[in-house]
Amino acid sequence: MRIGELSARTGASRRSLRYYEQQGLLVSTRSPSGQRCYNDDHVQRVALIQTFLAAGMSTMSIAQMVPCMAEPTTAKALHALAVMNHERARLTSTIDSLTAAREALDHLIEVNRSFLANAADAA
Amino acid sequence: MRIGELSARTGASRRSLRYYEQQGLLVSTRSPSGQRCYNDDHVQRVALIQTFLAAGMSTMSIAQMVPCMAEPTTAKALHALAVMNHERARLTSTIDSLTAAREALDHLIEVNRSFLANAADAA
DNA sequence: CTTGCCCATGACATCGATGTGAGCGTTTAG
DNA sequence: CTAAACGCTCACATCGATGTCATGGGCAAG
Repeated sequence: MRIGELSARTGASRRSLRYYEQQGLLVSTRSPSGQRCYNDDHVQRVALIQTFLAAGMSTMSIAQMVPCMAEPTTAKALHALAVMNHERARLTSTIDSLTAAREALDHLIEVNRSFLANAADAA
Repeated sequence: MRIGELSARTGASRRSLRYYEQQGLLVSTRSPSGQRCYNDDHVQRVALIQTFLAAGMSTMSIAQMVPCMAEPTTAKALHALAVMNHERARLTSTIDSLTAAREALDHLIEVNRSFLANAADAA
């Protein structure tokens, strides 16, 4: 399939797909005229990229982690594993931050509800 | 206290504190010469702002939620409550995304470990 | 062949929180 | 009084993923 179809299937814009390739997250074969050709595996790969990007990872981290394009080497795998563990820790820490924020928010919501209840009583 | 001390106590840069004020997240009284004056309450408020910013909320959302500066009005409180519920849903959804990413990452880590184990066996 | 749609590359714009630096007043310690 | 340290405002820079536009080539149906 060409870029338009991959875009339609994944929801990633053509612009983004080209950017992923430029950043080394995605490899494509090219038709004789230079157009990018993809297969079903690429759909999966893009889905994974989207998952990671949505989690706030940088394209650089993703490029280091996902041995998508090249043959896996022991050295590469070791490096990838290091990055993965680092990113995993970051994810966990971010989840904790979000959870803390949500609790703070719940507290504010409570306070706000009380205020409104009191205002209603007074009226 | 002046801005330097608040900065030291909260870890937010002076630049950030002025920005928070400009965005309506923080109010300060001014000395006759125009310098910002803060008290202990401001330390708490900045901590809350930091919690929310770290969770990816925009200053605009925070400004709408936190009735920091002005007297609470019923209308304002209703609006704030709407924003809060919206932000809470966003937080929950983001937490879900992060959790999904972490699971995908765990899977990749597993695959990577297996590869390395096999490579070690082969050697 | 031509029209219409898809694709390629490259350049510039965007958003939001923060860094940084200039130029100038204020406060405080010696 | 003076110098150091701090504060004020304004303006410009930054980062990263993406949008958008310009210019030009590729391909299929009429």
